Amino acid sequence: MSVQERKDRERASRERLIVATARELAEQQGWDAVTTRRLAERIEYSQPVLYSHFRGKREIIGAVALQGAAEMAAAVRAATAAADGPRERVAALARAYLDFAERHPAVYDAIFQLDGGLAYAHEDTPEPLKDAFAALMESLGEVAGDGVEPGLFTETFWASLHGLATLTRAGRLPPENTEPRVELLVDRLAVV
Amino acid sequence: MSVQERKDRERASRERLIVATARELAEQQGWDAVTTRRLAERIEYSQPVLYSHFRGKREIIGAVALQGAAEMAAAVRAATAAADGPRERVAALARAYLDFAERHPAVYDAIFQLDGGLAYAHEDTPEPLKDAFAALMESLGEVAGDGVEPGLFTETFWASLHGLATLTRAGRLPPENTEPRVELLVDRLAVV
DNA sequence: GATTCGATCCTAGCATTGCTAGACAATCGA
DNA sequence: TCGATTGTCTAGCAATGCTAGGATCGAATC
Repeated sequence: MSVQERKDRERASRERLIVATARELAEQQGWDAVTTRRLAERIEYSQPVLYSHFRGKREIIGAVALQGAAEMAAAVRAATAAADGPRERVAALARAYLDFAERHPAVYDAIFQLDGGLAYAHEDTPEPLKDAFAALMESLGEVAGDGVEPGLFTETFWASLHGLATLTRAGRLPPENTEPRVELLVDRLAVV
Repeated sequence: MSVQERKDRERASRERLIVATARELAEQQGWDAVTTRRLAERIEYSQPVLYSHFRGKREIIGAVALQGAAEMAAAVRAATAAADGPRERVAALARAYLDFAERHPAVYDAIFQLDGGLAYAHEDTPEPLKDAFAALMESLGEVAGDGVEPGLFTETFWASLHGLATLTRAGRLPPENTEPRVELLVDRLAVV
């Protein structure tokens, strides 16, 4: 019994190591650099070990995505909690969101761009993803305005932020005017 | 002289064939299926021929992106030209944009998501890309509202559309409510 | 019309990728 | 101490982007 428990613990610990290392590697050199060989070398095990924890690279990305979603939700909640009034809350949310995307581009990609084999906008969507959306809706729902469903409003506002985040990082938008763009979004979309 | 011209013509024709085939393959089976081997086989030449036209796969994606950007600009202009009044023009623009993204996902990715080695938001941005942005600004600029630069407004509106397009296609947003989301964006962002 | 020479193209190969089969070793229960 | 199970690694597969080198074809010259 106790032996088995120790093994389980060690296995779980190694799994966390894999996810943490994958994330670290992705944040340092991008997801392209996260190859199974490099990852295996960094955790000081052979490649096949990875496949005893995850079905493949996709699932590893998915694991990073779940971890990242939880952090993003926390970051958003922390930012909104410190803001006064609906308008300021939304502005704080937007800035926190874009800040997270800029500071953790690899994690952001894992959540919102790459294929991590996760279900989205579905009943069996993993809890951290649902909760991240919930974190957005908590502040956005109150500025949806009359006759607009909070869910729909949140989706739309979120999509706008996502567009800003990805286009900016891909070099499609000049990074200088991020702040006025955010102001514009908040001023026009949010009904206070 | 004439011999050289014929050769140049044939070369240009083969280059068009490469781009068209790459695009076709990408639209049929996604960009992952566009391998240099498959592409070479389809155009009935060997792999190295591709590298005599393009530096690598990246540049082929870039060529598809430029072609696609021109088409998208035309689609947007056609849609806005057929609409009456600023408000309807913006709505038509939004629908045309999302329609293009949905109908040509591979081309859309080449333009806005993948790395085609192109310069964006820069002085030496290729003409088709600049023109596509110009096509957006023609209709969006007139609803920017007081004190808001048309360019800034266009960027922000465009980013919102981009977010809707990509999140929907990646399965992050349920596709059902696209229309109300567009309505919301147009109603709130555009000043008529 | 034969010959040389340059452009054009293809065969073959490299290093890297994700993933897996099968051999090997360590560990646990008896 | 032995047998079996569990765990891990070595080695390898097919596919990827890309390139070096030789073969071949055609065009200009004598």
